[in-house]
Amino acid sequence: MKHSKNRKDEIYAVAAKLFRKRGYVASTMRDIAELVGIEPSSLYSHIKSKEEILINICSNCANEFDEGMDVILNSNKTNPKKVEALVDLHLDIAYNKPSSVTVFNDEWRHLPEKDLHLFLEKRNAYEANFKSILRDGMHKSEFIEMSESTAFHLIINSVKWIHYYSKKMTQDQLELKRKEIKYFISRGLGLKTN
Amino acid sequence: MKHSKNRKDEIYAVAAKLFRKRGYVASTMRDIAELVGIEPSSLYSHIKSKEEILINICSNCANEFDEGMDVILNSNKTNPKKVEALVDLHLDIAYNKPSSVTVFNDEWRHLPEKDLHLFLEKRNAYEANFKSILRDGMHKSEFIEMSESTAFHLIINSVKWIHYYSKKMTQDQLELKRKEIKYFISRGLGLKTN
DNA sequence: CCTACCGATCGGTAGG
DNA sequence: CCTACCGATCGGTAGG
Repeated sequence: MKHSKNRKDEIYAVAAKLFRKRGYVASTMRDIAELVGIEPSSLYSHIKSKEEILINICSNCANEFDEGMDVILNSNKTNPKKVEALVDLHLDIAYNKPSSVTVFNDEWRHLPEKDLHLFLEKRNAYEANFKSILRDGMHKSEFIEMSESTAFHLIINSVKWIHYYSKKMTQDQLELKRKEIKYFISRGLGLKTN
Repeated sequence: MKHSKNRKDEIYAVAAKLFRKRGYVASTMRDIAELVGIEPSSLYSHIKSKEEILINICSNCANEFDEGMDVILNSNKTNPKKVEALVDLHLDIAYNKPSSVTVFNDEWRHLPEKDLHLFLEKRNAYEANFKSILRDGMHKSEFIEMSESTAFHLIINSVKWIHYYSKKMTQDQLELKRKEIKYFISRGLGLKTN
């Protein structure tokens, strides 16, 4: 059991790396097996299917974002501070789990229909929460007035490239990027402070 | 011959749309054939291979960016105006050819080795040109001082989501987004004007 | 542009 | 965890 659990984790980790590098569809069970060091059919002693791997990577990642969002929503931070915390959330996950995040960002469309549906629902809810912070901040003149949707995409995409580079980045280099990204977003949103 | 040319264009257009929707690897020649309305094997009267389609989409798109970059580099605009022109370039291509741009952005890694090598070289050259404008602008204090690399990624990713939505967007809606994106970037780069 | 077809490779199963 | 194997599907070719 313990051994099997380790194997399972290993399979997931190897698969996430491979999916990140080649994409989900182009990654084969034979590739994964070879990287793990077992025969392809042996994978099925630990996992149910290739799709199951994708489903788990995506839903684990979604949960991490959701939990972060919950903490931030329930905090008594100002809206600018909430946005800053969201940037931190994205950067930390991207730095600590670059493979999972890349799969989450780029491979979700290959989820089977039911999971895809759930995924998109969760993603829409996350986006709605993010926008509610932006909207509230604009109403209170904490941010410059602009389209919530545009602001959302601008902020999220200011952060959405780190995971491609985080494997080549030290913690110190990340912190430098973090500051620059935050300043850029703060100025972009029209904050005088910081 | 004329008929054949139209068919070829049609195949490329259909393939680009499908690659955008499903990804290159998950799109089959049978899918493309069905959308065109011919038998799968008939595709090969007009094209050489599936890879050839990807190669052409990517290189056409790369050329469009390169030509835009050349015009901007050889203009006598100020650096902020050059950045603004680059933003326009990206937005216009994203709006007018959303399928090609998506394939160019997300599917290039499936290029065969030689073409992949060429692609990455071109992409690096483009990035170097982009950064040279940023560097020059920082030296002249037209922009706030920051890492060229970070600035590059922040600007490019402020624009790199439009192509996912441009099919649902009218020209007027694009122009609104364009303004907001430009303001955001201008403020992010520390420009007082605009 | 079609009919007919092929070798390669895929995800996955049976049985131990 | 392995050996042996399978049906489905892939990109592509031969020949007309």
